[in-house]
Amino acid sequence: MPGEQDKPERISDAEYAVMEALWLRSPLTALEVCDEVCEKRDWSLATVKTLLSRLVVKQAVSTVPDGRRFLYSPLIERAEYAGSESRRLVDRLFGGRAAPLFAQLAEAEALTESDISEIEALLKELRK
Amino acid sequence: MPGEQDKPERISDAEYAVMEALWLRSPLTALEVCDEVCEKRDWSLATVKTLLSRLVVKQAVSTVPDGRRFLYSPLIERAEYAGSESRRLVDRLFGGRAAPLFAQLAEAEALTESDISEIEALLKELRK
DNA sequence: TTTTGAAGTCTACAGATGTAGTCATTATGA
DNA sequence: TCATAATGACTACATCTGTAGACTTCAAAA
Repeated sequence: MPGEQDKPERISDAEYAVMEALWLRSPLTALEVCDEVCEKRDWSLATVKTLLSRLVVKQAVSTVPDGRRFLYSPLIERAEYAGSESRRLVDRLFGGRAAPLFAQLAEAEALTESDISEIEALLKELRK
Repeated sequence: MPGEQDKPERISDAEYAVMEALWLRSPLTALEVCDEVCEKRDWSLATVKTLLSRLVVKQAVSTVPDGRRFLYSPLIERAEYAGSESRRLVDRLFGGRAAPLFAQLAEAEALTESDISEIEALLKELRK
């Protein structure tokens, strides 16, 4: 049937770390992903394998057989993910409005000087 | 011992809906919270009771006895929560930089005309 | 006083998540 | 050819989450 787009399942925190490795470089083998994240997160290779297979089920990662093993690649782009998560946050916490989010960050002093400059430039750009 | 501040436990999606009701108005009884959210989320009163007690355990909500029942109030403020969640997102997805988040929102056309104006005004304010 | 209804507490249970071990298979180097 | 190492599949298990029913208690209405 047409319109075959199961709404993408959410990617968990741990799974996200694996996605990051794949966004950095891909395709990768499970071992290579582990090289990238196991130390940092104090994970075993088994954990990475589990997360990879869950990501495959969630259709967030694709596999290409390479001999008896797989090469894993991201199926969703980082920007796509970042965008949907950002929007989700803005919807949940700020009624879908970006301005209050900005105000919040400003109040929390989470804005650096360069953030401010960049955002100014960005807005100027949007105004054109 | 001093410094008694267990890092706040995370509030789940469902629990957040309950917090919203309490941020809107408090203190409330469990039934009143249910009046506020049960219809919207299609929950039973039992569900609200469970969520409230979990929030009490997580020290996100306080109770004051009122006869044989409790009046519930939020222990953490909405702004506090929104701030920490926003920061969490920025850290996770954008390396702690806020500018890319707004670039992302712009790209996703999640910035309305009035968002832009408001943010511009805030920027002007920050510049002072 | 007796019935009833509102509360909180306990228990339940499926699914998601974090984390990892075991196992069977198979390519590969000795 | 044979042992070995790498690999995916399967299994495990505790905790968190979403949802809610059962039970106990007690105040209030009848």
